Amino acid sequence: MPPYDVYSASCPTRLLLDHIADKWAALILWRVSVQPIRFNQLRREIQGISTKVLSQALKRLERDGLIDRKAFATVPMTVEYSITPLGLTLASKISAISEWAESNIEVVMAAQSRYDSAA
Amino acid sequence: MPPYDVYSASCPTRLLLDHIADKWAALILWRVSVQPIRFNQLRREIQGISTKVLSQALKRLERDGLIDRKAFATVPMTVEYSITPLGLTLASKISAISEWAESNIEVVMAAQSRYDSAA
DNA sequence: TTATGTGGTGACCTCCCGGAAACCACCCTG
DNA sequence: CAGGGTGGTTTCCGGGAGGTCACCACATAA
Repeated sequence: MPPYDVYSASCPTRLLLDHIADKWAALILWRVSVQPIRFNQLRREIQGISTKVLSQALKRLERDGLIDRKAFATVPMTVEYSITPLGLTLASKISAISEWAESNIEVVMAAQSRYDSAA
Repeated sequence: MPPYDVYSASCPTRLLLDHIADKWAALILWRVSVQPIRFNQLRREIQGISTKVLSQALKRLERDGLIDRKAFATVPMTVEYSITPLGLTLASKISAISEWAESNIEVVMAAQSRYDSAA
């Protein structure tokens, strides 16, 4: 087996890290891992994301095998996104980052104030 | 206590998530959490990062209270970066993402091939 | 006397991310 | 029939992120 190393610029893991160590990917994976969800519902829940960016992010996550996309020929057509078994193994880890942010934001903001006033 | 929510665009946690759910932040925090390290050594280990981007990222992580910067008046001057107790609680979670990438890259690449050939 | 190492900063330029809006297809409602 | 709403994709264009290069001050090495 080849020695995969995210610290090497040319290693494919670096590109993958760029996909998953990402604000939008974190929010999407977390939400989708809870329950399958449709495009515009997801868009409404992830406040501030544009349709284009959401569409691109979903496509990338689908390509990486982390989420499933099912299109139904209803009118208007509906598309449902769900987590894959592979995606689920990542979702638990990536959602821990968001949860950490929510738990520690006050400590971080205090640190920022200290840093800014020191300057 | 206010209800912090990363899914709200205006919540400060969203900004924090943008700082930490980041390729470079992940690589830096992981490496710095192992052992204190100097600027140029870090730059050499994280292949492909430029001095400018590394400098910016380090400053942001320091401002957020995740890493410590200690400058020594040696000649030439040396600067050492180390992990803070707060940063350590995040480093374990964020390094799990990089490790996941290294462990699952082959499955992901297989998924990508399948996706691309389907098109 | 050059070259190297150290930790950056600033200027310049380029490229790509992402926001806004158009667009498509179709149903419902007035 | 005309207009509005919904779900999802795609085009267009400006701004900001990020790469490259130069530079600083100084000591040691070649």
